[in-house]
Amino acid sequence: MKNDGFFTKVYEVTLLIPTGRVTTYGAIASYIGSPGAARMVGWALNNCQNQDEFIPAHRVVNRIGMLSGKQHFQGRNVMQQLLESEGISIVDNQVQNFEKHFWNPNQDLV
DNA sequence: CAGTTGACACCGT
DNA sequence: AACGGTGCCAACT
Repeated sequence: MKNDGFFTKVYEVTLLIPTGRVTTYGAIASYIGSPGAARMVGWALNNCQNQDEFIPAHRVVNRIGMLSGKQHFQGRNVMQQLLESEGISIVDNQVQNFEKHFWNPNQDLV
């Protein structure tokens, strides 16, 4: 798995996100050991579509809980549909009760 | 090898 | 408080 390195880490964490929960790019970046590389996370998720495995990238949003990456999904509101399907309310491309649904990867370590 | 990119985050105005 | 510009790190071309 070191072949992909950073990318794989992002995928791993993204896959670890519990259903009905969401996280931020910065949280993932910090978890993998590169705080500030939030932009990298976005790029990894962008390539995630190239991965054979499905990555729940819809559970990853920016720090304000906005579906910034929604545009990159195949469909228009696919990202929102998936989140709503998991019990998360989305309004204006923003996650309602974001803090409530927020899941910190570091918290899983404890 | 060097430059540019990228689904962000933070600081300054 | 809201908006804009800059900074980060790693991968891609």
